[in-house]
Amino acid sequence: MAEQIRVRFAPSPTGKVHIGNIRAAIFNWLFARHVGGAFLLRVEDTDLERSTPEAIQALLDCMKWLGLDWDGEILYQTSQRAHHLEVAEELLRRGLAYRENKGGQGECVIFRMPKEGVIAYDDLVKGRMRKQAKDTQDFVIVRSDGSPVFHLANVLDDITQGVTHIIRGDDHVENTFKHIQLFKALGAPIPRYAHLPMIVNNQGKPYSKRDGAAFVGEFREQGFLPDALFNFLALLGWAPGGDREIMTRQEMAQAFDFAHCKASPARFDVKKLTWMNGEYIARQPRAAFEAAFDARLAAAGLPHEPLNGLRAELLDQIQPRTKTYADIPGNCRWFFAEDYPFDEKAVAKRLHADGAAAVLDEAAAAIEAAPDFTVASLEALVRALGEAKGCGMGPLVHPIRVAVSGRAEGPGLFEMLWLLGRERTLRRLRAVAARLREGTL
RNA sequence: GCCCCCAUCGUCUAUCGGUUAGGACACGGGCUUUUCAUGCCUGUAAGAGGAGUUCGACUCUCCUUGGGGGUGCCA
Repeated sequence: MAEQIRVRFAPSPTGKVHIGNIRAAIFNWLFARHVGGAFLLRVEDTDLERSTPEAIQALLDCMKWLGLDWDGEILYQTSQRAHHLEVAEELLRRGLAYRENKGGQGECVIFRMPKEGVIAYDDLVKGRMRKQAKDTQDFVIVRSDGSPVFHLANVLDDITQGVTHIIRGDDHVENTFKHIQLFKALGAPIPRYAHLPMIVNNQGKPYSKRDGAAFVGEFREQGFLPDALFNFLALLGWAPGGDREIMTRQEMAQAFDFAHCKASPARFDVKKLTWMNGEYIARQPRAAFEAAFDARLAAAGLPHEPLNGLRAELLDQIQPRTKTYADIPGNCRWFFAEDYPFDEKAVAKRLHADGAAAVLDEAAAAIEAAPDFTVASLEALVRALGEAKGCGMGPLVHPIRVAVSGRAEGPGLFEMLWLLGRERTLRRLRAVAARLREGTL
């Protein structure tokens, strides 16, 4: 029976999860699910200052939000401390490490690297990697304050967890040569490595908070769907081949392989993410969108209940036009509140045109006199008005839209008026006409 | 400084010696259309530079340039 493949995601909880970091988690997850192996979680909580219960919870929430379900129990690195130190002692006894007092900071434990020969391994994404032993240096494994250093803890925990494949960021490439020596010294099998290219910004520099949203929580707040973020991140450095882009996790897991992973850095393009998010929102089940819709409106303080009995109809109009949830309050304010803002450009183009106030009055009069108030009747009404004026619908539609919503885009005009209802429509048309005459808009 | 890695449209990428170098985002045009969004059609746009290997290189090798990563008590 073939040995089970085991991978792990080993973040240090800091309160926020960087997209570069979670991308590594995603690749680990995809690979594990692809091969039917185990995806383990290890919390490297050795920084007591930052690894608070809240920070750990934030990490777990993030994993859950993205659907990164892990197998087995979480291993907390601090729980292994005694073991780490025991092994350091063993290395000392065997002469593979030595004590040294550097700069009077006290004695630390340093691991010996070979002085000649070459250390090499085959990286699953970067290919054959090699380093001359003379270009390596001994390194600290236990600090002078007695705490184990990352290199030691990381390698030992990987042995403890039986990790067979280490998938992580490119910034760990140099560490790999050190870690391999540690595995050898401990007589443990050397895992396979896959180093993922870094995610960079528009300038090709490492992507950071200065480049906009850099943490998973921020994307969540901005109204990105976990599936969209997952899909987008998976495609940064990996392509399934063919022209497939929008895929389910299952499809991605099925198609995943390291042969199609790129070795060069990938830029983070928010526009493409936004497009993809819009695709996901458009395909979202109504109930899920509705829940997000309500939450966003509530957070914006908009009185979204009751919806004039036309909730489903409004959602029909809004969902396909939503790129991120954050757009919702702004896109819908006209429906819920009378203090909807007027877009300057739209006002200048459509309402400051000659005869705009007259058009609004005529429309209001016609709507008030009409026996019906439906999408079809409104369209017929405006069409008839346009024909009577000999100008077609265009010159009528635009001013009316801007008058009742303050915006140049949104639902179809007749749907918009219908959703608003006759009373609100008339009130707004006349109020705007009056402001135009007063010159206060 | 030294070590390692990387290099196709503006961006994400396909291509695994022979293609009119394909797709997606973004951008431009058109159709549908009352706006926006969608949908459909469509346009602009790429192998950093130089040697070499080969009948033939985006693809293999080397150099240059550019970029990224690392460099004994961060992870």
